[in-house]
Amino acid sequence: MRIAETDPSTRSRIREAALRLMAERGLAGTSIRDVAREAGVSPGLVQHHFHTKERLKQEVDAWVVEQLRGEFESVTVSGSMAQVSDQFCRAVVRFGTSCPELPAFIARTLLEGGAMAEGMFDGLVGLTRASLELVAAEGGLWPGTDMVWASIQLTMMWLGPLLVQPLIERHLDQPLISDAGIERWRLANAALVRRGLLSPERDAVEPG
Amino acid sequence: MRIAETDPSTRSRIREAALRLMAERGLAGTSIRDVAREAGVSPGLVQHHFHTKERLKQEVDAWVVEQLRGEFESVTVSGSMAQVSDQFCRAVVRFGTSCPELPAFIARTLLEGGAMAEGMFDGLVGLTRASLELVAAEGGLWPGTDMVWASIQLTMMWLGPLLVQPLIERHLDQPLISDAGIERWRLANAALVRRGLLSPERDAVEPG
DNA sequence: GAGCCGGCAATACGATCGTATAGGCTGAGT
DNA sequence: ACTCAGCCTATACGATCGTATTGCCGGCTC
Repeated sequence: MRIAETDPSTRSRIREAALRLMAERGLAGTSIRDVAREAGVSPGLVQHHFHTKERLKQEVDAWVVEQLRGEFESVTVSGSMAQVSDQFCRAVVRFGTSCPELPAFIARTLLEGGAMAEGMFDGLVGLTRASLELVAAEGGLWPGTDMVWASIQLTMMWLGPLLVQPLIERHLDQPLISDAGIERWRLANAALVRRGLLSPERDAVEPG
Repeated sequence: MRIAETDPSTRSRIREAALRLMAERGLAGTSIRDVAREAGVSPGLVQHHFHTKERLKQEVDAWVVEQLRGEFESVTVSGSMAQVSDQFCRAVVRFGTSCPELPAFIARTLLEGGAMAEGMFDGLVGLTRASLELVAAEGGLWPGTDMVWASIQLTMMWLGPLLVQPLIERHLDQPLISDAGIERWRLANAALVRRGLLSPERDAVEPG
């Protein structure tokens, strides 16, 4: 599912260049001439393949959604939460390594709002929600858990750091999207989900 | 610390209009003429007060940082984590209600990167880190806790939903930035920090 | 009351934007 | 061998961009 070399056509090169620049500078900050220069072609060719800037943006969006769907459709909501979390983990690392610009692009998409953002976000929340429902059915959740917020929390645990990846990596001694980086991330998330941050003694000492 | 009426000068109106549009469309998507129209003045006046678009952006940035500093300098890192969380809560609600466009603007700032983004993010992480250190000194944290990731998690618990506020509100039956919305948010965060999502029985049944 | 200064609008200019159009090159089909 | 479709470049046009310049107007000082 690598993006390079699988389709070396000029059209794909243009789309990839557009994705790269749009992730970095946003749609308004990316001109067709910029895309052409980045792809090493003439500006006219860009509009030969994608007639307007809007259509180019739509094709980039569609490609990103396809990547997202491809990586996360393998995440089956079954088994323990640890297993689901592990699948999520692998999906995230596949997703992030397939194209380094994807997290930034998605961050912009989510920020921009619109149907695509809602589809992405609701899809992720729905996935974690379904996973939580399974655990809840076996009595694995605390009674009285706010399922809506719990789903959001679980989603943001994975999505949040991805959105501000460069800022977070300044606090880590390794890339976030790497085997070691993801593992450390996963361990922290697992610890938080399993037992929170405060140790039980704290509860007794400080009920406030 | 309201933004309107405290300084009704034309210059401030222009700055507020710029903040609004830049939060919504980004810097590249906001022209000086747009700002002027939004503020109800002539484009020439915008560059009379702020000589260039870059300077205008800088002043908007500075104002936002000032608001951030003003709201969060009252958060003293002392007392229980619940108290700190409560202070955070109040700061967030003050911050979000003082100017509804601020979260989106900050989201763009963090996404864009740069010194301002790093200053903001590191400041927040540092604040939560200090709070965690205090709790840790009293033995309130689980042994072996990854302090770096715990700080990030705690920060993202409050920052994350703010960044994707419109997407999250679609799953809630109330505005996120409201007394009831914030309280529900705070309860979910408190529960997660205190005990995680999984109940202890789950631990025994499923150690994976 | 003359002079002046700062808030404000209007206009102009060069650059760059998105888009339209026309032309050149190449390879496959007949 | 000729044609023709498709990839690609080049050029052009109108709109809009950021910015510079000019001038109007009201309130201030001396």
